[in-house]
Amino acid sequence: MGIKIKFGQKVKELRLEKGLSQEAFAHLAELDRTYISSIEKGDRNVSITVIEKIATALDIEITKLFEWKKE
Amino acid sequence: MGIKIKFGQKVKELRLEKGLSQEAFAHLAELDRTYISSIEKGDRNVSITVIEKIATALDIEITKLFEWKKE
DNA sequence: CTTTTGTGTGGACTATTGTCCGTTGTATAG
DNA sequence: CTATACAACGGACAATAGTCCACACAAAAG
Repeated sequence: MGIKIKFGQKVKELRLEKGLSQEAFAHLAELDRTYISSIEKGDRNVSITVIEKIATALDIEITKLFEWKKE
Repeated sequence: MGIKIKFGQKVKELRLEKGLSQEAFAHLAELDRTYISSIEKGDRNVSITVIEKIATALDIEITKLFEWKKE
């Protein structure tokens, strides 16, 4: 499975664990709500600064966003 | 320190551990030689697909690229 | 029924990524 | 001296990241 999809799923999973809506999360991360939506769907090639914003908003280490089972 | 600089330093560190030149590494990662140079200098906002290429070329987990001391 | 909350989607737009060309500088080696 | 290997750097460029708008749809709530 592609990395963009795996990353999107991870973001969604962690966002839901925090009980946040896409909108509330987008506000925390200082990103657009529709952008969050497309990231979670897996059709965004997110950059390192956005990754950092997401990790900060979720109050987690960046590495957590890349911990998933091998292919 | 900014995340782009920390990421660049990490890439350089891991590349040198493998004994690779920027050029040899660029070829392995299927990226441009000059692009690798600017990544290592820390003035590039690398995307997730490039991060994956780098990790694959270095034969490491993506998480390794984000393991550094907290600010 | 209407309103609200959460999410998906499309279009238009600017800023930036990532590619590819060539040149410069430095160090080592013959 | 010349040659070779490595890395910094610049310019030009197409592709795409990321922003912002509006609208569609479903579920739940009054």
